[in-house]
Amino acid sequence: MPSEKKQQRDITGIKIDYKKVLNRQQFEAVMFNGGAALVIAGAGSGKTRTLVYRVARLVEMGISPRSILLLTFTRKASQEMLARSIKLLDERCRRVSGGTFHSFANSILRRYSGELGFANGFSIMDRSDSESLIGMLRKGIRPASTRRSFPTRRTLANIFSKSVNKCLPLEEIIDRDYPHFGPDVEEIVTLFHQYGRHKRDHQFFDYDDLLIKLKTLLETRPSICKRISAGFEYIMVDEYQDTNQIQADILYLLAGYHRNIMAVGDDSQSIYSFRGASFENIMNFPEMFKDTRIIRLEENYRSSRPILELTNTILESASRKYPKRLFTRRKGGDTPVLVHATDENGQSQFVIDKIQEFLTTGTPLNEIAVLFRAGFHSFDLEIELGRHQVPFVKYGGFKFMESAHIKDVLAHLRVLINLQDRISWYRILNLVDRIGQKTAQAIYSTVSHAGSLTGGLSALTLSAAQMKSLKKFIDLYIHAINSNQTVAQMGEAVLNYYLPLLKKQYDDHPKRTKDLDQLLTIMDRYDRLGKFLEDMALEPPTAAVENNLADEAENEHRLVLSTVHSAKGLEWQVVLIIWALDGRFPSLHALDKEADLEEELRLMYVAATRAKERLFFICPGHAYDRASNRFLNRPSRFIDGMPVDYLDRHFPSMDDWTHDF
DNA sequence: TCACGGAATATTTTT
DNA sequence: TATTCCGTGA
Repeated sequence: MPSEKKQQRDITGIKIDYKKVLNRQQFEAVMFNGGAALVIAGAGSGKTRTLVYRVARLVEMGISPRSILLLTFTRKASQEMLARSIKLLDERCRRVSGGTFHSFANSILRRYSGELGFANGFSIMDRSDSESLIGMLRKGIRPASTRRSFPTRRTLANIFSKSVNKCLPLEEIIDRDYPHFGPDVEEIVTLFHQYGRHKRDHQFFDYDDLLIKLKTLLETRPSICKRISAGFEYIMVDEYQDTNQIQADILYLLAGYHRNIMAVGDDSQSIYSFRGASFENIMNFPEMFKDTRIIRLEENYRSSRPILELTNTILESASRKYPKRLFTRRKGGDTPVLVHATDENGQSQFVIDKIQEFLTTGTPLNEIAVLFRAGFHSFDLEIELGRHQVPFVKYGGFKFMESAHIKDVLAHLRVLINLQDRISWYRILNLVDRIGQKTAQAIYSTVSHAGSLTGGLSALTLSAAQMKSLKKFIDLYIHAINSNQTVAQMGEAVLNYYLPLLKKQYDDHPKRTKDLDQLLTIMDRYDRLGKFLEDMALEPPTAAVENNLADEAENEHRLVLSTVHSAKGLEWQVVLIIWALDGRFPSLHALDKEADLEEELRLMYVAATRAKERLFFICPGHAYDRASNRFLNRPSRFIDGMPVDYLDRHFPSMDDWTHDF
């Protein structure tokens, strides 16, 4: 190996003793020098740690931090990794280029926007913006005539996004995943075109556009591609199993110049295929880059031996994967348990009893997590937790950014940046008394035509009552646009206007007001409104609605409730997986298709591998599913029939009669 | 055309 | 739980 010598030379004067703190495979990955490498990192195998050390190592070798690119799937992940490498080495690591694919795409596209023909820049639409726009267009296509169910805007957004991310025509997506909408193909295609046209006309990019445009830029402009590619000497990608085809293409182009690329991931934890992520990516990586070195991290540092044995067994039934079997040096530990509860409420009771038991034996609340397949599976439990005064945070499900009051406030700010922002205008105007759909439409079209609010309004004949209702908003708008205010001041002005409306509309306004105060403190950190809105779309705060953001620090003493998706990468001493019922987990929607079922299996694997010491599956005895008119009464097929050596069974309601559980 | 209330509905969703 | 949908009356 020609690089051996180079390594030797570079290592002199180095302050971290990598060999001592890393295991052999981790060490190999960290020291890997040049070329393509694929690191298959099993659950709990120290993947993040390996990346952190590799960043430090490259910087220590004298590679310019800026030319190291670390792509992750969340901003939090990249911030965390960089923070850790700063701590490990020094401040130089702060300048490492890092971020999500989307934020990376955004910054490149802004840099080259002139050459790309959108000189005025662009606004980013988040998921709910896309859905609103699609919803608007949908009304135009099918005006209330519901002779047959037409896909909802949410479904449409899914279809569109899948088609884009998988680089497949709409027809094929519908045919394969939504055959019941077959008769609607024509309308769906028309809608897709309208959606695309509207985005173009109004200079909006949705998430998928960011990737598409970046890929197009790199593909069609070789000189730009070369310049960008030359700027990144080393590229690392985390969670590679959840990238999609476009992202793989982008990587290929980005790595074109130096060809130093390391992808890290675990095919067994690929759980985002419904979004177009293709776990084939990780299987194909060695074909994309010739002479890929494959490094496997198989020593598990997280889970007790019985938990690891169970999760290994769960995974055995997966059909296509890189062969691996995680091992641990740990000894002892408790066998995971499948608990048969009477019904949903029995399940909640069991969880609460268990939590209280753990609390009395000294396990802190924040070391316990309850995981579930879908956001609403925890509703009953949430009520019971409230009743028993157990504090909790919930991740997954409705997001802070998706709640109506946050979107309302942002809409008021967004029209200041982009007067053509139709979705935001409708939203704002609908809040005004005496103005509904029709009037909002009229106002929007004249305003966007005239290019100014006042100009547009003067061209309209509105009733005196309507004008009176609008007055306050017009004042706000003029005030905001004409004066030199800071971002936070604009936010305050909007709140002054909006809070009375909020109080009128929602009974729970105190909670919502608190959210909005949080939003203000976030705004305070920005000096450009455009940048603030951009970040809110690209890197929104993560916790679910009911938690307010500043509480992050207080979360230490809270139980975690989370969807399995949002629990990825995290770990707890005690994990309780509720609704381990066939038809809930795996979801009924996944039962017909092999590939979907396999993803459910991986999802169960991800859930179970979060546990360090104790693992419980809880299965309510029966549940009726209205949508399919089916009774569910068997434990999840992924664990049902598991030998008792691996999985204990308990029937708490019966145990109550006999002995203490 | 707008406002309101009650009913129905919900997979998962790092961007 | 939160939002959206739909029908009704003003």
